[in-house]
Amino acid sequence: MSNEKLTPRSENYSEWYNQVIQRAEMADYAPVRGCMVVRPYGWALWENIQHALDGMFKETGHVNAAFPLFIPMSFLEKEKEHVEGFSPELAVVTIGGGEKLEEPLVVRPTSETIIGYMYSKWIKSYRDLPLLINQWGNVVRWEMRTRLFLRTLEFYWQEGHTAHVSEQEAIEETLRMLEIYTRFATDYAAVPVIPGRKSSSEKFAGAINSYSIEAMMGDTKALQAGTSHMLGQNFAKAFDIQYLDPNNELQYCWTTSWGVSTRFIGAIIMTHGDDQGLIMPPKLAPIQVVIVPIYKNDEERARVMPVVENIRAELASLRVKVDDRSEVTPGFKFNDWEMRGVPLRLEIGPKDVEKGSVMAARRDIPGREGKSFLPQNDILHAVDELLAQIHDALFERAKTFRDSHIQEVNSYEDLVSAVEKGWAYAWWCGNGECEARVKEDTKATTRCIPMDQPEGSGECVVCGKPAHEKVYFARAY
RNA sequence: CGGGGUGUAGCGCAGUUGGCAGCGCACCGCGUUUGGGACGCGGGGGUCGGCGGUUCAAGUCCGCCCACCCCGACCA
Repeated sequence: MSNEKLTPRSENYSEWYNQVIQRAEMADYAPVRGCMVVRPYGWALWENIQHALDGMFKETGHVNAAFPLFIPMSFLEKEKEHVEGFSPELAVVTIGGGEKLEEPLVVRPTSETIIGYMYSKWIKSYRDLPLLINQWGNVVRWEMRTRLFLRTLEFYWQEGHTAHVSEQEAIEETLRMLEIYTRFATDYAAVPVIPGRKSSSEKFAGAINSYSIEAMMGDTKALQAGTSHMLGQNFAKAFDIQYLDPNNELQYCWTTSWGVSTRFIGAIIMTHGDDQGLIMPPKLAPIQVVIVPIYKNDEERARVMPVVENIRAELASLRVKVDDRSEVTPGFKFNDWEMRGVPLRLEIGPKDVEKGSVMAARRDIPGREGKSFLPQNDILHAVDELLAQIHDALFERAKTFRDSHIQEVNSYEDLVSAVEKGWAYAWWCGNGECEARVKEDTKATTRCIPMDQPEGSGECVVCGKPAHEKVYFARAY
């Protein structure tokens, strides 16, 4: 519960972010540096995210399984880029049961290696392919600087790992999952994202190509909200994932991996939140509708509560909370649920009992403008309608904000100033040195080379050489 | 690992020249309140980050250590 006003976003965005998470009881700091406790309200949001994504994975033929937390150190070392990328951030177990281990065990930072090892045992024939497995779990990466949800030592995610007969199939899978992530962000979280390909310096350690969905946060910084990797035959060769093709010839598989983590919660917070607190996208909100009964005394309470219960029953298909606390005032409850981002609030008092109405207040439109009377008859239909409108309005608002903070630039000077205020969209030759120079000068990195590319070609915004792709540059979380 | 900062009740903080450890919020009880953050009265809650030193006496002075935060380096 909270009693004071939040730090406004414009004053100190990081402070606002930390406060809103703690006051809305999404998460708390754990006793170990960089670790967090996901509190029930935060976990409820994660469960809704899981449910939505999991449904889409199942629809596309994926199944869930669980692989071990511990990975033999030697596994990581089998793929050169992979070990180079991850070794600085590994947590390693060297003692078990009081005895020094013969081989150190890595706490998984991601599971390509151990899953690759298992796949090599399971895959014998082209008839075993494609193999489409997902796992929901936690991973550990020993990060230097951490932030709740965005970067913690331990985080929760899903990681899909697939094996295919051909490069073409693997590419299709990689892009299919990128598309699913895009749809999830748009249709469920109301977070507009740009799907695209990562530059080679930004790609996953061990991948041929990485793709991501990139979202703009309320301070205009970019956040990678999901990734999908085409791993080529790198892991297949490192772990001998081979099959016999119809001609009885031994072939290496083509593999992919893709993931979305609890970081996405950070994306939701920073995309929709305002100075009053969180704003939950209706489809993922742990509580979609909060009902606040209004009464002055027992007599009024006796008249109001049956109507409240009736409305609750009508809305049984939704996630509804009745806030019947007697120790706090309605005004306090309004602020309290606004902090937690409940998309729709219904107030039901003596006047509503008489008139057969309820007062509805939209979280996305503060104050009187967001309030309207709904008839008690057919309340479910009216509430569904409002929730759908809130979803659309949140998406549109975020998209308008994002688009108004992206600047198309043709000169290096414009690029430098653009990334101070938002994102820059520019031609890039693809050379890592140009990328590095931008990072050196501005801290902005290439976020992605969007799938949607304009016609024609241009000159690299950094070096002026011919460029055939446009890229987003931005400062990122 | 470098630079800076902070450690006193759950949270935010005050604590003078060394002299009984406090305030606000939160929490518990009772009563009055309740359509935009109510109020009164009464309560509970402390290894002052840790260890050592100086002193009749240390939250306060000295030394060492630890933790956390910010900036940097680093970063699927």
